[in-house]
Amino acid sequence: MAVTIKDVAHASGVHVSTVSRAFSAAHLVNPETRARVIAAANTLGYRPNRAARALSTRRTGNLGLIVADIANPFFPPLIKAAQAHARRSDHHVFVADTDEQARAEEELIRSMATQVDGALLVAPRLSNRLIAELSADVPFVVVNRQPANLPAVLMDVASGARQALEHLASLGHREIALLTGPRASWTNQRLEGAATDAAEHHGLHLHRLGPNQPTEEGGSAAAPDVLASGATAVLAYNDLVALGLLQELRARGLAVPGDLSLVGVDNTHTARHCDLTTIDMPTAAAGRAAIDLLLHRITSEDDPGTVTLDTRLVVRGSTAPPAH
Amino acid sequence: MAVTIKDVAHASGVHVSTVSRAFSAAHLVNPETRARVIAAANTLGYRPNRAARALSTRRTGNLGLIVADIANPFFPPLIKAAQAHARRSDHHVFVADTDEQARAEEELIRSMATQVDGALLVAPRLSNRLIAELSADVPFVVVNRQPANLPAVLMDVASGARQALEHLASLGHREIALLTGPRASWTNQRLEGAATDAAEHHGLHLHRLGPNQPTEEGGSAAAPDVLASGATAVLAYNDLVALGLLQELRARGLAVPGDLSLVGVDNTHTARHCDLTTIDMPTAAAGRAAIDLLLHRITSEDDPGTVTLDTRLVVRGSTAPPAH
DNA sequence: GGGGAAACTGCAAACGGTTGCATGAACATC
DNA sequence: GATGTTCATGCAACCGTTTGCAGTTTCCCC
Repeated sequence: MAVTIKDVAHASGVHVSTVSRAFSAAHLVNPETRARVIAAANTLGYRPNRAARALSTRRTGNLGLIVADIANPFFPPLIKAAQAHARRSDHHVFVADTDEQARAEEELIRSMATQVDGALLVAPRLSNRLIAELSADVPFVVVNRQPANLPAVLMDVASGARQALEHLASLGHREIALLTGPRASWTNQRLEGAATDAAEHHGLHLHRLGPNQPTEEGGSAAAPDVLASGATAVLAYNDLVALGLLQELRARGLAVPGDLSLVGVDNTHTARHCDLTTIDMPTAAAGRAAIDLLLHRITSEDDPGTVTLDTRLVVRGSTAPPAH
Repeated sequence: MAVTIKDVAHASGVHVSTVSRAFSAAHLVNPETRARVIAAANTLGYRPNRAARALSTRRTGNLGLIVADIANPFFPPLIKAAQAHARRSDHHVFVADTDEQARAEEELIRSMATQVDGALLVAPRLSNRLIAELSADVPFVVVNRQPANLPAVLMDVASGARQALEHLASLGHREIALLTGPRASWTNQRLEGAATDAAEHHGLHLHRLGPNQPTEEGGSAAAPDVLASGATAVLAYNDLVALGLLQELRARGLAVPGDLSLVGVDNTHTARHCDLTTIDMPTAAAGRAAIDLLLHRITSEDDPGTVTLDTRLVVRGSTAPPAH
């Protein structure tokens, strides 16, 4: 059905190997011959068969991109940027969703292993041991996590967290609640560490509340604890949590930022529209950087190391001086 | 490096063809032999090579999913649902983003053609002629568009639009602005048609304004025309347009829903948080339905027809009776 | 106990490319 | 003019799996 290298060879009167070389090793074939081959290929509409090529070269030209939840607004900008960047070096990207389950993640990686040259794991839930084990089969680059000996891209929330606490301190807040996220999350660990240090530095009292589910439900469920803590400002694990809390507070008749100031993390599309002060995560840049590392790792085998990207506070209308 | 069928054959003392059959045609091999083969495969960690399999079966087990803009919040729930659904029948999904450009879309399809068993085109920008031409190479299923002779899934905004106009009419609005989207958009055509009919039915005056860019910028840019039209309520092409307009109106000191009522389309995550009345699009259901049609089309070759899904109005806080 | 069907299994040719090696021509070198 | 290079191309094996065909064994039935 489809036109193959053999058809092109026949049409241009050369051997298949010459056609192959005309495409993948131009310098090995006479320019005139090559022109004839290319011309024939074009009129026939020849497209190399990737599967066949993969079989002999052991390169599929495909990458895997594995995220916890495609519909979580944190991920799409990263996916978009990574995909677009991969296309520039003629790679296709499998995108898959683990639904936040480590089990699904492992199975996904295993099932993709024979089909990709490498994979991007974004905030994986897998144990370090398992990641190390699987990385024997497929080159990995990890985003927002730092397993030993694997190239990684980190969006370091610490810089943004420092700015956030400084911002709150300068508004006059003294009692700050920190809504923590999943224990295993690297971002959560950095956030907690940086917030603790910055609180001490500015003489603030930090109420750690959590761990919370990294969802709207997690945010609204945290409302009672937040109110009980006596905090006048809240730094939430991410925008979803912040927005869930926001909704719950408003439902209880409280004003934001009047009664309580609120800071999120991620700077999602929704945060922009809800006028939420938040810490911007460079998701698109991270996606591109991760693809760069991955392609480097694939072609040159050595560890390209770690890239750390800074974050910054975006001040909007959900923060103001405390009430009384 | 990797474990192949040959290793398994050797380990279990049978020919490679028997190993192959043990996996893909169980009934052709003696249960005991099969058990031995499976056991050997498991201890060796054998995983079939998809590329090799694709070469002889002409089935890759891969699907393509092509959308205009991954980061547009309309798409991720569809992508997520489609991907998850495809996984259930052991298919992997390439996700690609055309950045709204027809040219990129065509090239993407061509480059994927040899690697996928079929593709989902969501709201494609391509001409009908080109879609027909390309569909000779790859089985397509189209979402929110209706080219002749291709299976399609349609999220029919008409039902929701009728509910929206009825809602606005019952609140007492008489002058309604419709912010139209891209001319070529099937959704836009349905929206315009349904709004026109419903306006007539309820005795409303409909001001068609557009076409507008289907983005926040499009929405904010439309503000002057909306105000000049004298409308007291607006139905926007999608949530992004509605939210862009909302922001611009508030920046001008106008109240929503006080001075102007606002209805969007899509029911994105952001609309939920911004308390925007909107028309819910069944994106996840559409993703699943589209995968079903595609798999049907791939395995049985005949046209599985068209699936139409209804939409419904979700009333929130951005609509209220007109001011005066 | 001979014939035939049924159940397994092996053989080998595909599938569509890539690539190391061999071949031959053209050309330069001494 | 014999020798050695370089360049361009052909030949054929190989990548890992599937599958039509043929061979072998077992079993059934008359």
